[in-house]
Amino acid sequence: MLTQTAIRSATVLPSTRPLHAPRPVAAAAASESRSLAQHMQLMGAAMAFARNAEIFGENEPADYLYKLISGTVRTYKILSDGRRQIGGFYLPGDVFGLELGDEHTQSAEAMTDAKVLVIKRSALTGLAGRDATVARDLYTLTARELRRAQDRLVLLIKSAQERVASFLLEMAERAPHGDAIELPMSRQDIADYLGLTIETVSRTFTALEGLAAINVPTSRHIVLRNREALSRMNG
Amino acid sequence: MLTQTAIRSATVLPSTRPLHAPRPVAAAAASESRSLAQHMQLMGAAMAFARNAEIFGENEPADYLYKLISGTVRTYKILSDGRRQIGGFYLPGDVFGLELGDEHTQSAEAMTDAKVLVIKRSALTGLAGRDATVARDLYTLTARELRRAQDRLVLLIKSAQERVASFLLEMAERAPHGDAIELPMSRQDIADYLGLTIETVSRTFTALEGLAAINVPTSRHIVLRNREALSRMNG
DNA sequence: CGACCATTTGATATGGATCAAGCGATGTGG
DNA sequence: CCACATCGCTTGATCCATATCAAATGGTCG
Repeated sequence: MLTQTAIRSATVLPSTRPLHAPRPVAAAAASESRSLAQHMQLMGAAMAFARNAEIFGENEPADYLYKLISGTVRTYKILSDGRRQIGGFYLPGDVFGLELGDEHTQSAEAMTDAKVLVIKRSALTGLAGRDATVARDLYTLTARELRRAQDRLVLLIKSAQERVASFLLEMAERAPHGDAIELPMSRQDIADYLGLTIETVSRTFTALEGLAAINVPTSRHIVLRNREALSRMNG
Repeated sequence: MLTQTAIRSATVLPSTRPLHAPRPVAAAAASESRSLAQHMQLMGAAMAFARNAEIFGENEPADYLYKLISGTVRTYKILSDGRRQIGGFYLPGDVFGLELGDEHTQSAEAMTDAKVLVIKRSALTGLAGRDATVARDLYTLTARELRRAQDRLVLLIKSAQERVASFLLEMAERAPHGDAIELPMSRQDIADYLGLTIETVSRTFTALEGLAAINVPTSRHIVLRNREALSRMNG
C-alpha cells in the first residue's frame, strides 16, 4: 500500500541520455575504464518522487540501485510498535538502496520532491563482474555506508546535547553553505535519526541558542555561530 | 602504549601452511577460482593474542586484515571521556579489521586467548583486482558488516529489556549450542555493546530469569528457557 | 585462607520521555 | 481577502527508565 503510493506519485522523466543503451556485452567491452557514476548515467532511468513518496519499502525485492539527482531522501526501519529509526539522510549525488541480499532491509522516502536515477541491480552486478572499476566503486560506496553506520552507533550512546551538536556539524559538513544550514527534514526526522523525541530536539536547539552556539531564525534554518563550542560538546 | 601491550603479548605461531607462499602473479593465475578464505589460509600468518591483548588500535595504519581462528575478539571505539562503544563481537571464522581508508576506525582486542590469521591488506586488494571471486568475497563481508551495524542502530533505540533479549537471541544464533550460551564477554562488554550500564544488564538478566525466559546458572552461562517470550519482547 | 575482581542487589538521582498547552506559519473555503 | 482549521514546532509540568552511588555477595587464584 505504501508501494502503491510510491508508484502513483512517481513519474518517469525523460532520461538525460538516450534510453537505447548499448547492449551489455558491448558496453562492458567498451567501458573498462568508466566509473560507476558514468555507468549509472548511461543505464539509469530518471524518476521523480513527490515529497513523502515511498521509493522502496523494507522487504521488497532489491532489484534497483538509486542515485539521487536532486532533492533529499531518508531511509528508515520501523519497529512493530511504530518506533522508527532513520538509517540515513541522502543528498544529491548520494547512492542509496545498496543491498547484500535480494530484499531491501530499509525503506526509502523522498523528504522533498526528488529526482532519482534508478539502475537495475542485475545490470550493475553483471558489469561489476567484468569491470573492476565498477566493482571497486560499489565496494567503496558500501564501505563508506558502513563507516557512517559505525559512527552513528557511537552517536547513539551520547547525551541529547552531544547528539544534536554532532548532527548539526555533520549537516554543515555535508551541505557546505558555510555556517548556514537549510534543514530538509522535520523535527520528527531529526528525532528519529538521533534516537530522541521531537520535544528533546526542540529544547536542545533552544538550549544551544542560549549558549550562543547556534541561531535558529526559522525552524528549518540553522546558523552555526560557534563551531568550536559544538565540537567541544561532541563527546 | 596499548600497541606495546599487543606486541608483547602476541606470538607468531607456526603457520598451518608453508610461509614461502607462491609469488603473487603466479598465485593469481593459478587461483582464479579460489575463495577469499582459501587465499587467506595461503597468505596469512597465524598469530596468538592473550586475553585482553590489543590486536590493533584506532587510527593505526590498517595494513592487515584479520581472520579469527579460535577465541573471541571485540572491536570498539572510545570517546574522549572514556565511554566505550563496542562495534562487534567476533567468533571463530569471522573476519575483522576491514577498512575503507588506510587507518583503522576502531580498536580490536582479544576477549579470550585467541589465534588469528593476519593477512597483508595490500596483497589482498591486489589480488582482488585480478580475481573477481576474491573481490566479491570482500564485498560480501563488508556488506554483511553494514547490515549488522544497521541492525544495531535499531537495537540502540529500544528499551533495556528489548536490547538484552535481542542480544541473547543473537548470541544463541551465532554460537549454536542449542539453548545454552557460553558468554565469552564480561558484563561490561555487554553493557558497552548495548549502550547500557553493567548494573542495568545485570538487573535485566535477573528480571528475565524472574519471567522464566532464561536461566543464569553462572554469570557467563545463560540458558534460553523461552525463546518465544524473548522474541516477543524484541520490539 | 585471604585478597581481589566481577557481579548482583539496593537506594537515590536525573536526563529525557510523556502528557498537555500554547504559538506561529501555512493553506483553504467562504 | 479574511477567518479559521491545520500542522509543525516550542514550551511547560510531571513521570519514569535507567544511571549513579554504594554495599553485599560470590567466584578465582595465589
